[in-house]
Amino acid sequence: MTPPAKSLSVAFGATAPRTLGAPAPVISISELKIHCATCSVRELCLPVGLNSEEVAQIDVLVGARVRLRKGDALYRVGDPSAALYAVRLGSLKTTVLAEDGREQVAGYHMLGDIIGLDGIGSGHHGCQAQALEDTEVCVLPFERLEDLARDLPPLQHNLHQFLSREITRDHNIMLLLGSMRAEERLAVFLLNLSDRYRKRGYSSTEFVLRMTREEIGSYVGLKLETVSRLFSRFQEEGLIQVQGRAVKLLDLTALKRIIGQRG
Amino acid sequence: MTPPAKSLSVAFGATAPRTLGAPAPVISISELKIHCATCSVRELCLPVGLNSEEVAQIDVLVGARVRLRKGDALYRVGDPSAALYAVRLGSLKTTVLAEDGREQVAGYHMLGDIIGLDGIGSGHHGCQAQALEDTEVCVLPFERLEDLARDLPPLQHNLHQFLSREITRDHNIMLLLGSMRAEERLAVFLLNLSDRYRKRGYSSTEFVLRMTREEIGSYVGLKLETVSRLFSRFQEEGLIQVQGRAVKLLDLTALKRIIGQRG
DNA sequence: GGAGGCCTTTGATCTCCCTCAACGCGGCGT
DNA sequence: ACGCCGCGTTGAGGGAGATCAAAGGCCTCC
Repeated sequence: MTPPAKSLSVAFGATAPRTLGAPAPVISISELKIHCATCSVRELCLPVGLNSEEVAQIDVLVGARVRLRKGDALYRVGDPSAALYAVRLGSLKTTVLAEDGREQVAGYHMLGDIIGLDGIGSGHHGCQAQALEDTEVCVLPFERLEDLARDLPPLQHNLHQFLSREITRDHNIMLLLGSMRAEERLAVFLLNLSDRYRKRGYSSTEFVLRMTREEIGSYVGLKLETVSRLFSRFQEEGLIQVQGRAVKLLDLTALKRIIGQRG
Repeated sequence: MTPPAKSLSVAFGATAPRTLGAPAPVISISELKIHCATCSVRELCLPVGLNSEEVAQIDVLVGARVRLRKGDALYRVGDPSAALYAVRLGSLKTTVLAEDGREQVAGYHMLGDIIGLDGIGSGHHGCQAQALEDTEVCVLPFERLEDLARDLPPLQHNLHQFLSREITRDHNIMLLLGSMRAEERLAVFLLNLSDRYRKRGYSSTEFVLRMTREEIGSYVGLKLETVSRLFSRFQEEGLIQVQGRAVKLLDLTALKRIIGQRG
């Protein structure tokens, strides 16, 4: 079991310890003059495809930005949910909790990703979001987002796309968890990361993992030892090169070939 | 592997064989004078909480209703996606396909459920929906639904709720697939069905499964033999009574106790 | 009503991954 | 600088569930 997450602390703000169920503190850091129009990930994020006038309206809506340090929780299970969050910098994991405390990583989120989509339905978060490194997110108050979406059809459509894509993504993880062998799971995991880094303009073959072996294992339904062993084996076979969290994918074709092999 | 699904056939209409990728035929059966206002599941479905005037507007939007016979596919992977579907009668399964043909059941859907939510993002379906028995669904053309949602905030909110709840549901399945033992999985499956039947006014302790052991197994990440063995064991232990697909839950408390037990 | 096919059950064996264990590394705080 | 703790690696052994196999039941379709 992982130790309880450190309390959320906000840039320039005092660090206040958080208890489970307390709403996430939201501190405006408008001094930084961050705007969607100049944001490096606007083409991946909610404003994708919108014209500058429309983007400006989203900008007004983004009331605050929150900074998290490694380990900080953006929200926890049961927290009231009133906003979506766009990842501006860094990365997070979302985890679902079983009644007995078991933790399942439900997703890893990086630049431009929108998180908090699961909280809209019930009004409170069904999972926990925690920073894997120093991270910054934009807060999108959901009610105001709904209001704006009624005026801006392209925004409405983007919102639906993000929700829908999250469902598709989850279905693919279910396929992975339900019917893939260990080596397939890890290959899918690596290729998925590779693809997402590529889309963001980073190297698709060389990156640093932001999560532990245990967290990877939780995500793909394996134990940490199995993940470690597989990394070693992939390396022996010349598929990848691993040194701790630094990973280099040496043979993408071979990795892709692993997926869908039965025996 | 399961044989290819039989072709979709529509009430009163000629049966046309369908090939993969062909759009789902949609035939208006307005002769039946079915309306949301008088629909038995309107309190579970998209119109939940709306006033009669608003419901009437949704009614206009529902252009067609489709009947499916057991085994018929409502849509398949890759089909263009232009609508959501509300289950009016019967039940369906949705399945995700791996590249090598492996099939993973992603969900079972009954009265009042909305399906097709995964297709909005990409414009084509990422999974296949197939009737488990004679089934009828309402077709909700998505563009018109988006238009109407802009005029009716409550509808907009309901739509978001359905999308969000699907995400929460998927997260819970990921938790199940990623970290639960076989007996836990089956207990969760049975209790989940029980709950959904109860919400729909049916018995929560006595029902007939609409799917095979293999389909159950696919959903919860087990082989059909394991599912069968567990049913037998649950019966021996007095938790349930099974006879083929007829199931009676005898001890809900004990079933719930199984969940979250480590050893 | 009979035949065939699909579904289900149950047994025997196997295997992949988990569990337990030990050790080494590296970063962080004192 | 040292010690500590979290993280990662590797080995040995075990077990939960998969796989292989066979037989019986039930439903559907001639």
